[in-house]
Amino acid sequence: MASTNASHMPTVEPADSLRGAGLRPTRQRIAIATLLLGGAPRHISAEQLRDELLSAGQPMALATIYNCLHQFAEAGLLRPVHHVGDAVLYDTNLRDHFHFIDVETGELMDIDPGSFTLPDLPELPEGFEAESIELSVRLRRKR
Amino acid sequence: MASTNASHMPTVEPADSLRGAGLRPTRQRIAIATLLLGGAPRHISAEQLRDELLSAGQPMALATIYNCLHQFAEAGLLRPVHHVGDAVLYDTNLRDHFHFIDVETGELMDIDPGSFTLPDLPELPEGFEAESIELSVRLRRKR
DNA sequence: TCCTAGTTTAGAATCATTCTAATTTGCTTG
DNA sequence: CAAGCAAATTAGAATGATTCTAAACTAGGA
Repeated sequence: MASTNASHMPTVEPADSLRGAGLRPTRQRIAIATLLLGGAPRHISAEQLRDELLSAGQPMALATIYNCLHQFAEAGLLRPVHHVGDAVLYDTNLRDHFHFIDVETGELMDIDPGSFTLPDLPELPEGFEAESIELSVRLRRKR
Repeated sequence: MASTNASHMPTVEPADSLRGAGLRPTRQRIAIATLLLGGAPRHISAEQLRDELLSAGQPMALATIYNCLHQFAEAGLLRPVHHVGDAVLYDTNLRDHFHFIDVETGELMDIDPGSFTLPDLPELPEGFEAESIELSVRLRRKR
């Protein structure tokens, strides 16, 4: 028998995503993977994640949360978004897409990838390779 | 006679740029305008600016520097760039253009605007207007 | 010259993030 | 299953950029 998992949940086991990414499936990483991976696309900060983990009965040191977010990002399970005010947000949507930012609230909204395609990039500086491209349209509420 | 300014410096007086932007030309704002406005394009952080002001014999409280940078940005004399690691950088280049970022050093390089044109943006969310668009290509040194 | 609003200031406070050093845990081996 | 070790986790301190506070100045008009 495979697991205690019943028939209603066809997604990959979090522990398997982790192993597949080369991360040891610890209790903490499994809790984070369960909250973030394979669900609806969302943007989350370390602090928000801590709150959710607490609500989920999995309180965890902030340092651990930062560690895990970095590892998940490094492993390609999450995508860091740097454009926002103070905190880095982590995007569970891994497909190419860009963001609107409400500069007043810091809230992020996905730009529908169908509505916008980036042209070819110019040549990169000698000796560098592109790690990622971030494009954000900073929005202000009309008065 | 206009001023003590000799013939070799046709640029606008910093005090005039400031007045034109609706900012009272204080000693501090003039010192910053003198360093940043009308020179070669560059990217500078608050801390770097403080160092330069110190070297220029115009030491100044960091709070003042932050205040002025915000006011200059608000007035359109500088352009804040948010994509970088920790600190906000201020760009003296006001024309539309985007950046390469060396993720290891945080260094910013302009993307030649001639080599890259952004397509039309998708429709903005209801009730918002675009304040600015930031696009950055995050670069990593090849190994 | 006087007055007042607008500025500047030092230093404290804040906030996100990283670091430290010690403890705990997952996994492998015997 | 017990032992051992590297990898993870932890609490709390440390850092660094930025903002706040409340008091002291200053530009520019009356």
